[in-house]
Amino acid sequence: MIDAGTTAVLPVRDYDLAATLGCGQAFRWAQRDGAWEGVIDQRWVRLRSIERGIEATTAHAANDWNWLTDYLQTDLDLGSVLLTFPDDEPMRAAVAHCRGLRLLRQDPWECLASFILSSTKQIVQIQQIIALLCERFGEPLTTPPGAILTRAFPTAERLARASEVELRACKMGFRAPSLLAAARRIASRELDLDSLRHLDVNAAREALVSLRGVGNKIANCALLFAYGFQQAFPIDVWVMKALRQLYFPKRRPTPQRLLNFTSTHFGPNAGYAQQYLFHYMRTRHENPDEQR
DNA sequence: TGCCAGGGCTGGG
DNA sequence: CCCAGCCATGGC
Repeated sequence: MIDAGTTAVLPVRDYDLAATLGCGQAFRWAQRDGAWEGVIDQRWVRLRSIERGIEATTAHAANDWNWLTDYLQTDLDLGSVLLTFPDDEPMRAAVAHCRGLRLLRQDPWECLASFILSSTKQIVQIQQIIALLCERFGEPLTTPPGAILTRAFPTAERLARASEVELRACKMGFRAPSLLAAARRIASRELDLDSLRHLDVNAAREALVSLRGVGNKIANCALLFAYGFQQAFPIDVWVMKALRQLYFPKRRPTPQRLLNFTSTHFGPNAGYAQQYLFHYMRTRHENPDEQR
């Protein structure tokens, strides 16, 4: 017996699905025929923006949709978050450029593993590496015919049993030992990612940074995109470019001064503001006619 | 072709 | 504390 699948509408406004799913916080969303296909934990799902909100279709019969509203954060009052952003020219431009961009609430292991693979890689390449990883180590899912994504993100337990050679074959290069070591520490229960939810942001960061190949940037990505610590402020080359060009066009602040600035200037939702700057810097010169 | 990409680690000033 | 070099790989 095959489940018929289910469609529901999540009522929401101020939600830019394309910006949210395509801004480089998650790496497994595929756009096709005006909809977004993805996998959330063990569930295949297709999303489409409609007038009233977001139309969601799953492959299973679904009773509740909490797993999806939690992931998409549709219940968040975005307006009240935007009000906490600094009232300066760069921030106004970034918000105007990508209004409706949301932060997701991802699975900690998938998010952490994904960003371990992200270092000095372009987003397209990160997507390719993760696609290979899922294809080779992910559990098959219930999907409709013709689905692009058919497997779950690999568990830490499964990757812990892989070899470094097998991982390198997924094109991840020098990141392979880091991913393998993280998978082993988490599979062995030496590090419990779920327990970090109950810590404050600094204690949670300290735990993440104890992993080989995880520094402040990658830890902040996991804290922001999986745990919902909205003050966590990842600084990659794009955000650094935003800070230098938009906030410090003349001086060249030391890393320590920069850290001090970002932790005070952007307020309690600094990480949220950071994602607006990131997406703004990456897309502000695109010709609107070339976006599908 | 050469430069760069959602970095982190190590070893030197 | 700060910085350069190194680590794979592929897009542009």
